[in-house]
Amino acid sequence: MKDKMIDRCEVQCIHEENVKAVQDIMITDEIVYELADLFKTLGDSTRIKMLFALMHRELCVCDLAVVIGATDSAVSHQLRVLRSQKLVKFRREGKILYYRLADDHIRSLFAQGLEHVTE
Amino acid sequence: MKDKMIDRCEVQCIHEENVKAVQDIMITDEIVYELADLFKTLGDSTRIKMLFALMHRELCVCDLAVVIGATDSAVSHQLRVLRSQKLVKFRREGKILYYRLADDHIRSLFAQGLEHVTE
DNA sequence: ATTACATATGAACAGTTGTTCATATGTTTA
DNA sequence: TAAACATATGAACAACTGTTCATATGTAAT
Repeated sequence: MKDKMIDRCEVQCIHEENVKAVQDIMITDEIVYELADLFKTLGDSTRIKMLFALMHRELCVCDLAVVIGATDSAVSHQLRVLRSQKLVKFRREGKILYYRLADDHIRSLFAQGLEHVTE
Repeated sequence: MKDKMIDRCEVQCIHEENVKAVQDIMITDEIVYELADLFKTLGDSTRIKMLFALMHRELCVCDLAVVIGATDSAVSHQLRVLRSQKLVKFRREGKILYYRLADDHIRSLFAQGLEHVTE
């Protein structure tokens, strides 16, 4: 330990105390990745439209496709992504699947996002 | 107008009233893209770490690089992305640039995101 | 059972994104 | 003015992502 002083190029512009302070409270890598994945999922216009539509009422796959102007297939692929992030749930009625938002976090995230974007 | 009834394959499973209701309140394409870009920016682990670090105090580029374990160059590239989304600001002191969060929206977005992720 | 239909899935392809490496810019100190 | 240094930028490349098209699954009606 304490090997960082031996035989090294001198540090350049590092403010030791700032670096240490931030490292102490830094979020774990696991949470970083989960957060990044969540936001990555929200970072696509097709999925934004889908979630926005589902904020107002539950919809079946092909209604969703018509509403946002995309293929059934594309929507289905994206629904899988949204399911994997636990952003949507569905119920079955005959051969039709009705999707809805999984919880209210998305509403809050959208609200905050809109505030930033339409400042 | 009203040309949709002529010479078309019959619609398949569309619930007209649901589709119309949602189309009426659908967000504009412009806002969809801006929202998507915002979340896209938040959807990268390097940028998440950078923003999380900056939530706690302002930092110069190379401190930021050390804290998150990345190259100065990589950090600089990402700072440009964050600036373009108005997520960070900076002040100059000599040759050093100190970056900080642009406003408090990011805090709220992180808080909401964390709630979803660590439910 | 067979057909129709709503949805899901896999492969493939184009477009996008993040990092690296080399180099440029601009500020400070000698 | 020259050298040192903090940061920025451009090009190039690998990795990832979203769509399409073809096909599969599973449910309902005939």
